[in-house]
Amino acid sequence: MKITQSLFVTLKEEPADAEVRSHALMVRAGFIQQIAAGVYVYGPLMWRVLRKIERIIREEHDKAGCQELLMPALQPRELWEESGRWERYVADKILYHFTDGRGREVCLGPTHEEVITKFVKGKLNSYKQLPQTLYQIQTKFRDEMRPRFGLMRGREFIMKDAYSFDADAEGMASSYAAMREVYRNIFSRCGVRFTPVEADPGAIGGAGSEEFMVDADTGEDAIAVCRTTGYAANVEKAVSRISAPPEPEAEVAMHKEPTPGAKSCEDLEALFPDLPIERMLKTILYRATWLDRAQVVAVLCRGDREINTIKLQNHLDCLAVELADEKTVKAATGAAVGFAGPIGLGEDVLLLADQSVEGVKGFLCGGNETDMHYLDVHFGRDLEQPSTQEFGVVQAGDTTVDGEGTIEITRGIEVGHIFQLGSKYSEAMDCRFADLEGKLQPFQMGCYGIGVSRTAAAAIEQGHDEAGMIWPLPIAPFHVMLIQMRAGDEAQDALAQELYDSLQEAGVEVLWDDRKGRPGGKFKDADLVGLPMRVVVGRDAAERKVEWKLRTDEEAEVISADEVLPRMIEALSQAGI
RNA sequence: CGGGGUGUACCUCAGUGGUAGAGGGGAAGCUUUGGGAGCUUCCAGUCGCGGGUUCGAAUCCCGUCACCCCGACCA
Repeated sequence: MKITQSLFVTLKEEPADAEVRSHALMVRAGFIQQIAAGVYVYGPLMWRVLRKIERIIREEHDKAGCQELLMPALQPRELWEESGRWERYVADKILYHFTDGRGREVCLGPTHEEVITKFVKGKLNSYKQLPQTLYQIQTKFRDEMRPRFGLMRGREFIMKDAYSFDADAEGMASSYAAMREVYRNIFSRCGVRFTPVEADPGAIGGAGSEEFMVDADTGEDAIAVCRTTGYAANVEKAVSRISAPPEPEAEVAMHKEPTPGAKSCEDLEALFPDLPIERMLKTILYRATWLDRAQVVAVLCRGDREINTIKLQNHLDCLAVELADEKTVKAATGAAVGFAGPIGLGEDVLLLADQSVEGVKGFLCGGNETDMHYLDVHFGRDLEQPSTQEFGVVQAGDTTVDGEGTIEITRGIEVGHIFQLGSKYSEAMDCRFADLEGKLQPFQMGCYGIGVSRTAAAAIEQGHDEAGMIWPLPIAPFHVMLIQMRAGDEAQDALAQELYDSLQEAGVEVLWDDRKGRPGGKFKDADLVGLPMRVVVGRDAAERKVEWKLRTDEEAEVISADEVLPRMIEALSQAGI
């Protein structure tokens, strides 16, 4: 492609509202343009990247025996009533839904479990037809409360979603395992560094799930990893062993003391410098809501630990958990926020405890009275120890559950998520097949997603420098930038044309900067767009000499024009293209 | 949804009540040609929208919409 014949427009200035590099660079390089919050045009160069990612996805899925199809984005409410998800998705305000011209309620699909289940119902009738995995690549719609970071979190985005159907749990597990390999292959081929992690299945439901995280410090997700044991989990899901609390020097009777203004552990540490934070117990009040009711929940937790509300929500099996507001706290404790404790809580408050409180003796806790705390409290002696669960957030330095290693916290961008759904949707939607004995059984399903547009953004987040993007060869919009220093110079025109033709003929994708411009601008644009290879046809064109440089190289090398093609073929074959 | 911020040319922004501005960009020309060169001329705006105050509003007031950030939330 010649630049003079294409829509190639770059900006010198950074967009003011771009917070992350991938967003800023994509806007500057003309890859995307925002149309509304979280809604973008994918320009010609961006679309080439997306199509390459899609192609890798298709090849790997097809190789694994999956079949591509295309489902509608527009979906009727009734379908979502069948699975029971309409209420939850509407309550979460994530669903784009509206009433059409004839009064029918519809939504724009945020995901397609309902449609796929409806589709296979009556088509997959026998165990003999199983297993099957179907997939599509399609635009998804989610009314994110806060779209951000360019393509990282949009309200409309391109996703690959796949669904597997098996006769039993073992079959599902093996479909799932196969898909895990497909995912590893896809992200490896895309040329991004990634970490598969254990994950919380969230609203999709089901038993097991794993996320594929592109390693990036700017990622929205925190990951707990252990270099020794290989453990890797999203912190939403991660579990760990924590250090034992220090023992009190002497057993003292419980007593209440004034702690004016001390609402946080920090305040209390200042007030009681001799009391280690591990012997302070926080009592955090939440408001949990179900479809038909709400409940105030108090969770005890060691002072140096945090509560993971996802684990709490899963334990309570409720729709939402949010921090209790001031009014609720006052009603439950009779005190201002910051003085809640397990002793003398309101009758209707459900008291739970994180496992971090186990073995803590002689601790401090809120007095349920403004400006008062209890000290030297002992479970068993002063109050009964509530049953404990793991509700805590894993922290750097914790020990892995097997005791073999230490946990670090890193960050990543979630580009893929795979789930073992089980029969959640097939049961709800009465989607069954006949087994060996002719009995009707619900399918065991799995579902598997890849954020296609997000993967492109993540690749930039991982590959860029001051000057611009640095694309991995397999998903770069073009393989090589051919820069001609002076358009109109006879020798350069001829050599550039010759190289352009021969490379194209060999299947190398060339972007030829044939503009009548000054060299500086061309170099800047080449760096910004970040094609992996660069060839400069300049002053030595008459001697058939050109400059060769990889985007990641510091210095260019002068080589014969005849060496260009072999070098590129070599680079492409190394990248598996 | 709570808190904060911003809306002025295609882009980045300046402009505290008195004729609408700069830089980038685009067009034309001269000079220049290995890391965003210089000069000249030109193009480009219902100052987000609606109301109000005023002789006069981009500027002050009220409302509204959009976008951005923090938080909550999130396959």
